Amino acid sequence: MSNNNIFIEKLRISGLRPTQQRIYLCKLLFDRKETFHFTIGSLKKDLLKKNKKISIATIYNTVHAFKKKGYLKEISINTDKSYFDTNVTNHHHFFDEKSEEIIDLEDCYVGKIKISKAIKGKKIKSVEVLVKIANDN
Amino acid sequence: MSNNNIFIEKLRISGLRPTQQRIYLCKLLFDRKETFHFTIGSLKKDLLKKNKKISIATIYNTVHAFKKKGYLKEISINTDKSYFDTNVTNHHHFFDEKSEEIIDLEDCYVGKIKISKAIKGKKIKSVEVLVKIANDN
DNA sequence: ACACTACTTTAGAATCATTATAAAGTATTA
DNA sequence: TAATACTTTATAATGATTCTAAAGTAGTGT
Repeated sequence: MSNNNIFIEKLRISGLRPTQQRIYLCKLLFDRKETFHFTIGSLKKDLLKKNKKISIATIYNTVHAFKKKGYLKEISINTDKSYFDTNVTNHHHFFDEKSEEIIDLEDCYVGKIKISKAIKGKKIKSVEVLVKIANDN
Repeated sequence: MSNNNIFIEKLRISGLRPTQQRIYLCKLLFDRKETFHFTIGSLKKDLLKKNKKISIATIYNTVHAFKKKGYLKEISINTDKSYFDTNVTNHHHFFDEKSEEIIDLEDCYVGKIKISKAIKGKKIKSVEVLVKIANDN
């Protein structure tokens, strides 16, 4: 309960009304020791497991709202569905295409990347590294 | 016509029967000075423009077959549709999310990347860099 | 050339993630 | 408490991709 106030405040500050659904999703996503990766589908399952009914449209709306506010990141992987990350710090990912497994690759484990090509009229927003991995055998 | 034989041979060597549809797609995709990026949708449009009818299922099948044989690469970007690249050399990409514009970023313009973290039981298959860009204003 | 077999193509249906719609519900403000 | 603007919701719609199973075609051996 006490945690709720933190999320309510955070939502309000972000210009998002602290609805019951958003507060619940905040707790589910951010009230954890470790960050994690999820899809809309896996979120839906988590909610089901907790007997919590939030409409699919609201789940999409909320996740996109949180992303826009910078509380979530979408991972740049081309799979059939979108993956989101509650770790919003600068970091990269390992990805096993076969199992669709995603593992964080902290920035400190990747040497500094220098892009020595510019696109005129464009500025660089981010540099993301995706390391594809496979079973070692 | 003379070009066809090259593609026919290439297809045969790859274990793909040189059907009329595959030969046509080979010409469309590979008989060019410059490599390029495409989606299934853009391919379909190109075919339409040339009054060439190939069923959507065949387009998908063929593109996936070519990808499996290593003649095409799929680009790791999470958009609503899949992007393919006829440039199968090691390289990276610039990506403008707003316009969905993709620009090649040759390997030589990216400093050597050193990944100093390993995942047990897994080996690295590739290291891809995605540089997100936006209009400079 | 002919026929047999295996591989391909095809139209159309099915699937799946995601987005749109528009009506009912809820938070905020005065 | 009423008015307003924002949210949620069920459901329909969309769009990319995959599946299906029937018809067509290439390769092989005769």
